[in-house]
Amino acid sequence: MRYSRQRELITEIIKGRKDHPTADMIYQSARELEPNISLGTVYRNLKLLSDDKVIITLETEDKRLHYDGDTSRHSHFICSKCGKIIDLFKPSETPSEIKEAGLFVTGEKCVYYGYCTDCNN
Amino acid sequence: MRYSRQRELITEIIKGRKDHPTADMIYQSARELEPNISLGTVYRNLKLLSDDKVIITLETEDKRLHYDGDTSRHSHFICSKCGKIIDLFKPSETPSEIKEAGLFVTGEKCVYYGYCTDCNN
DNA sequence: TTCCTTGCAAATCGTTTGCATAATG
DNA sequence: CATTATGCAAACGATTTGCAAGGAA
Repeated sequence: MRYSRQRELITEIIKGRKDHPTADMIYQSARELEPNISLGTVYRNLKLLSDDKVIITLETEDKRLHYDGDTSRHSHFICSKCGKIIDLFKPSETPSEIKEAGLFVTGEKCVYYGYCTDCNN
Repeated sequence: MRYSRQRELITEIIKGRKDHPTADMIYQSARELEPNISLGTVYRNLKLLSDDKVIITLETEDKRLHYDGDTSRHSHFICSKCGKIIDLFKPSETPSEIKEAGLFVTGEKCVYYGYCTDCNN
């Protein structure tokens, strides 16, 4: 893969934040440093980066892909009211049923839904 | 909610199968008994049914919503090659971190990715 | 020079929605 | 009769893609 200033910027943006931005949020952020960057380029690079497992995607109920620069094994909690995504760094163990069934696991995406402390009042 | 033949049919279809069909698959199936049913009606009712928690939605990497008539607590395994979705009826327990953080959980969606026994050869 | 990457805009595709008509209670 | 649900088709919104021009190796 050839170097590109845009891809490097996009990678830095995702790796540098702890929220879980959508493509458009990353695009907005990228435009601050690279005003001519296009949304297509952002999407193209996000695809490349997630294919290469440099970043992770999160499919949520809001119908937009969220991106996560942290590729370590962890789960997520999503507030159904404010949409905030909270990292859970102590994920539960993989169901024993999986190896019992002879399935080969390459990854997992556990999302818990509910209300965060701010919204549960 | 008023009765409709179409909604009843859609509910029966989802409850009657053990795979995790997309809206279009349900539409194709529904047309066999109700040839004039429209895709819009299928989508409208799927939304109603999932809002009422009569069925469950599964957001997957294939960018289409999958529907599940089984609303009991369970997880899923998705084969990255053939796309098959396998139910895991012994889900792992909710991370302790959640209650420690004071979060209020209403639901969970745990998806494991990998290769099924057919595709791992 | 080769060919990967970009910006731009048009296209794609799953899903939603407006509207006139049909069906339910 | 009052309203909700439908079929149809158009609209939507997130994401993808074709293409000509720019940049990396």
